[in-house]
Amino acid sequence: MSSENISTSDRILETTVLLLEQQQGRGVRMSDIARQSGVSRQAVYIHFASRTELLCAATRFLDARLDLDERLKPSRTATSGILRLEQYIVFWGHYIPEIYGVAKALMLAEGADEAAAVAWTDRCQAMREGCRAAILALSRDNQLAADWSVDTATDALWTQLLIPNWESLTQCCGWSTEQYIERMTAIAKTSFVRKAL
Amino acid sequence: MSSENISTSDRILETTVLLLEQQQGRGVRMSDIARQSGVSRQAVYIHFASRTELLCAATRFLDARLDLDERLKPSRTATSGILRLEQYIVFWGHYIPEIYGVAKALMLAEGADEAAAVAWTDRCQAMREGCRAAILALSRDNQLAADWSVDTATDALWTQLLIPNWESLTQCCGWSTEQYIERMTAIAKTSFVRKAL
DNA sequence: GCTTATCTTTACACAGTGTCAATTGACACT
DNA sequence: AGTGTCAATTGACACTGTGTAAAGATAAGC
Repeated sequence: MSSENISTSDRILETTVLLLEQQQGRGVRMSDIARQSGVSRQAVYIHFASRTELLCAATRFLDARLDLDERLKPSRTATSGILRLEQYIVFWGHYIPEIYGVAKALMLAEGADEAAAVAWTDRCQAMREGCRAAILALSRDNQLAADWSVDTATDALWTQLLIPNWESLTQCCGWSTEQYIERMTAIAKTSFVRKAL
Repeated sequence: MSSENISTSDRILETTVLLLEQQQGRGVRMSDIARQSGVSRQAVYIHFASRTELLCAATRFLDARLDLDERLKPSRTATSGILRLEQYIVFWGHYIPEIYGVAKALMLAEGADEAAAVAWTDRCQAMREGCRAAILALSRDNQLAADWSVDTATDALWTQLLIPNWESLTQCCGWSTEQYIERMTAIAKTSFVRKAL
């Protein structure tokens, strides 16, 4: 794992992400990943102790490749609470489609593997921080609607933005990314932003 | 399957529901169900062709036992759109905890089995009808908020009421059933009911 | 007594994950 | 050249859980 052409473990991660994207996170086996990476199935286990660990590594790998931090800047540097909320939903709405395959695989693994469930929960908690920051900014501007506390509003916004909802709206209901962003923003703003008098 | 004490298949369904409730839909095997029902594992396959079919049958069984139709009456007979919406969320908020175990098992099976995915989708579509009826009633009262069509509002309300959201809010965020109902109603009303002038 | 239905026992096939041991090829250090 | 080691290969195998198949026991119905 040094300055080679490209390390085997990275190559495995590349293929993992690729296959997961292609198949929407469903039915990708260790042997598929190995074959597609041009290594033996056992070689995969040399680099990643289990399927779950590979999935987690793929998640981190993808976050890094998509430059998560960079993408969060518009929201983090927003000058008002409302803007911060809007920017966060814009970010997230564009981010989900890119991570969906990997995320879905992790969600599905939740059923079989306890460790996967924990990993997925962790991942979601990270997203929750973004929600909390947005609600907090709203609160600081004295713009948080009267019937919500910072905690409960964070709970609600966070849940609203969870992947199954995006899945339902875009896959089942046929909403486009833009429609998702626009309407989720509308719901969030009518619910959590204080009404003008 | 006649007028015995209690038919074996019903006994199997009873245990299935029981175990699924106890273990929140996780890690319940065919052999567990068989043992707990006092029959051999193979006997289960005599009555239900596959795990997925058993899960589906358990869902129908539970709906019948909980008297789904009776519970829906308050919403169906509501005199206004707003009331219908409120009553539907009250019904649903109390219903989910009772079906959660079985529902979760079906959701988890979605990963492994295509047939389970279809069955679960069907089940959710049934719930969608309730949402659509509420939104339609709102629309007839000329109370649907201006920025939503019947279709998009149905999409949004339906998604909002899907089980993963309930799971997130009650299991992760610690909301009580009453809080869930109250806050979901609040979000739905501020989003979908026309604002008074 | 014969048939039929229900359930039992035992055994096995299959998929997919994960483990283990022996081996090979390449590179590095001395 | 000799040694060590790292990366990967091959082949075999254990385990879990689902689903299948066959042969026999038990009881009820006619």
